Amino acid sequence: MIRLSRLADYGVVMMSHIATCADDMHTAHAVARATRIPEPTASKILKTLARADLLDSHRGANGGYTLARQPAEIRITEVIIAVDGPIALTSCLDADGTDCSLVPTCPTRTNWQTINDAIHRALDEVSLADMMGPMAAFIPTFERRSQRNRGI
Amino acid sequence: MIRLSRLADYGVVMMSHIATCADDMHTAHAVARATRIPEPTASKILKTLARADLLDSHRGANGGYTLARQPAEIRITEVIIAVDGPIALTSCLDADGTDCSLVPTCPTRTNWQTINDAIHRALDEVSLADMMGPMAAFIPTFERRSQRNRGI
DNA sequence: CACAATCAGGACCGAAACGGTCCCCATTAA
DNA sequence: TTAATGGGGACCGTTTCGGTCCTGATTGTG
Repeated sequence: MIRLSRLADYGVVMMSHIATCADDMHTAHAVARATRIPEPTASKILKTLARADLLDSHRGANGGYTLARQPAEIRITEVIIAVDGPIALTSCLDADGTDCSLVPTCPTRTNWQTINDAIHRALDEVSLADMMGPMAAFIPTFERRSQRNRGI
Repeated sequence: MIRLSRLADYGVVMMSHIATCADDMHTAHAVARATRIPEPTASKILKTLARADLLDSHRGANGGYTLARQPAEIRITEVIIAVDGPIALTSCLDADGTDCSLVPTCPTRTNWQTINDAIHRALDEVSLADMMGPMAAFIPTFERRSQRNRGI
């Protein structure tokens, strides 16, 4: 149903990886190899994350990326928004509202904001640190994932 | 960021519309006209919703669709899943797990289930009846929508 | 100082998904 | 019998997404 783009997934994966060795410098090459994400793509996403102030970038030899904040201070939503952009939940107001302004019944149509708020509230509670929690708790999770029960 | 397909949006819109005159019979043609959704597309989605037992379909002359349950008994998630399918939040296990099984580090990679659960919990609280709530409460919502603050 | 390692920022491209249309069949009321 | 209707696909063009590549800009190192 609701879907996260693969790039956003990659973003979270890489952020998680960097967070496990916070304080260390991570080159795009190293992160790509560790996460098995194709290097050009990984590099592209890392740049995006740096532009969003979620990573600090260091140029030159011995350069690389470091976390801009502590893992607990980085919300998953920030990562996702950085990569995918704050794209609307519905397509109703995608570009410039032309769709909606043509449809005076639009405000009556749906109350997507209710849903937006609900999801936003839920996601705001998840930090990068939460994504690296103790493995033990994740084993049943992993089994469920293997059965592809991953729709929201 | 997280995005709902336009078809799923349409689905909710049409379900909401039908719910406002529950008990009435609604033809695909009428629903399409009322919601301004292109008729073939509307028809296609209605069929899908009927197959998912969210609508009852009645063939023949004077046929149409009716709500299968009361609006309060229909969760938004059901509508979305019916239209878009229970597609995974992440692309990690899309097809047959090939991606993930190749990556033994996968369970460590991320804890998407946490997010899945959070969103699922949030969405389960929203019923079709909630989407048709009193307009007054929605006016600020609408204004915000007009400013395109609709990302989650 | 020259060089090599990195990141920065686009341009570009192919494939897949998405939204949309159309067609023909089955069903049923008038 | 006929005219509404839904049922179920097949099909197709566009857009978006994921991915690659190239050309700088920056900076540590020998």
